[in-house]
Amino acid sequence: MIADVVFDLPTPRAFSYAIPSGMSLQRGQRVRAPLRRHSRIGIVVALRDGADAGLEAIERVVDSGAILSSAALEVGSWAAEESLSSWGSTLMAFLPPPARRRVEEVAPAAEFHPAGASTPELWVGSAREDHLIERLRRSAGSALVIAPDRVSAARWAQRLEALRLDSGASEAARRAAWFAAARGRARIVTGTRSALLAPLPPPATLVLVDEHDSAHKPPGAPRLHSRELLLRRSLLEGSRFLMLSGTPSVESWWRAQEQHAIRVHGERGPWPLLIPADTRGILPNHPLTLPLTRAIEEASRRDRRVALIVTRRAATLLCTDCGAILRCADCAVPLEFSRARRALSCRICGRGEPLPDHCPSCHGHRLLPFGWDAERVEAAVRRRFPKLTVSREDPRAQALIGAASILKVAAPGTFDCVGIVALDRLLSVPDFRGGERAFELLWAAAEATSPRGRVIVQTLHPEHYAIEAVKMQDLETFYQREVKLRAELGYPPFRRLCALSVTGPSDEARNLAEQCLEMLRGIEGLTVYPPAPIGGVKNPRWQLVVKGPQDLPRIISPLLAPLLERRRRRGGIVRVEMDP
DNA sequence: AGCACGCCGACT
DNA sequence: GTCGGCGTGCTC
Repeated sequence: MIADVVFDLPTPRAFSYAIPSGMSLQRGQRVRAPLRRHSRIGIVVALRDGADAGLEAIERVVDSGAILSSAALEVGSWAAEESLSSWGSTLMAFLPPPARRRVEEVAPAAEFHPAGASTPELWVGSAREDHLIERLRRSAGSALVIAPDRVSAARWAQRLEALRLDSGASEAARRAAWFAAARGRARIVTGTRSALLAPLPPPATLVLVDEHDSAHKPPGAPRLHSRELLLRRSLLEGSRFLMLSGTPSVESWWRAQEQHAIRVHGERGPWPLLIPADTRGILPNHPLTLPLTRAIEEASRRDRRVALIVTRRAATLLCTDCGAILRCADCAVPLEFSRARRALSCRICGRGEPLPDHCPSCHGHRLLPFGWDAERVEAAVRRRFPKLTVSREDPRAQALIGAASILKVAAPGTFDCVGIVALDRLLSVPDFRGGERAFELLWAAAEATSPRGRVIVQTLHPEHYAIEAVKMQDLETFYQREVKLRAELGYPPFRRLCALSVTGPSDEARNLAEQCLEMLRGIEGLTVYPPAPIGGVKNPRWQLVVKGPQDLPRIISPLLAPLLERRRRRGGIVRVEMDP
């Protein structure tokens, strides 16, 4: 007998080994095997008859049985193709850490009943989470709940009395949860991305909570959205797939709508007043428009809490003589200005500079801070409301100032007033998800606001459809507009995007990027945008964006294979990111 | 990914 | 002559 094994290597190949007599192996089992005279952990992907003359032998097993089912192996293979990565690396990224000494006792991973596959459902509405808990409590089947981050996974584990598979739990606990799930001894397990292939006895329910959360597709391998992977898994193993979100991604909404699979849980409840406030002529001088100032006054008079959401990371310095923004000499991005630290620093290369006393381009002396970051908003609010307790850290402060993440940890209805200091930062970013992100932020703001309170949105586009839809508490309106726009402009879900980036010494990297362009140009169905330099001096890259049909990875993979394989050729390495 | 092999420039 | 840089190719 011969065992084919894949490793965490950037090669598409599997390696064949002889199986020592007396050792019995399963597909999906972890083993140690010699590779280049070193012992490495790999996964058995095939067992076959054949002469094993001249082959090295498997050293030992890591777990006593299969840790991945055939469906999970197949999902891994698909995910590898989809993200132009290797089978082995993809699988290894989704496994619990191996036990250091003893062989872990494992019951064989359950196999599947593809007949049970049903249409994936998208659950929206304020009662979606309660409904999920109720559903899982009543059902007898197994369930896997995937949350965007560890904090959220821990919360779900508690709510569902489930075992945790994420890295917030100890390694031993993660392994125990994995194997308990495989044996059917833990009916419900929760985790983050690393738990996506956890074995479950059928009939299983796969759940993705906060479907819209960008943490479901973090940077780095495996470059694939958890949603896509779970969908594939549910089809292959015949399990039910549920996605939950208050504000789903446009892609998921569209797909679910096409399949009549949107479920609204909960009535439209009382909703705070949403008031757009036009910032024209105000924002350069002050972060608070009149409506927002009034709302803060009103809330503080009633001793209620206020949150101010800032969308800008940092302010910069502006020369009021020539209108130029001070930029990093190497990276060309605006320098970040901090009054507290009395310094400028570059976000890309980290280089710090003392405050200059004149403009480098026109030598003017009138340099002013520009852009409302949390530091400047805090100072302005203190100045305007000296009696208010104002803070960027303390959640109990009367006025809490920070990024959108402060809404995520707040219970519904926490604030009497939420102010969005400058929504347009999201809308004007050259990113087709701008509308979606603005909608998501405003909806979260409304949910964190007491139904008797108000959300003040400061913007130059008070009539924007995202604002209108949140005001009316109407998901449908927003998604209809957004889907239409995406279709017209050829963005997801109607076409797929791919970003290629080439790192290396700039001339040669540029050449390589041009080669990629040549390789893809003129291919039926592809739109290729020419390479552009990004990343400044610290991390310089040439990036090109490709638009294409749904099978884009399978179109470009063979074309780019030579460039991707000879990765260390002088001139840099090519990296591919699907669905950036 | 790591690691060995091999082909060219600088050197005791 | 050799030492060692890195570009190239292979790993059962």
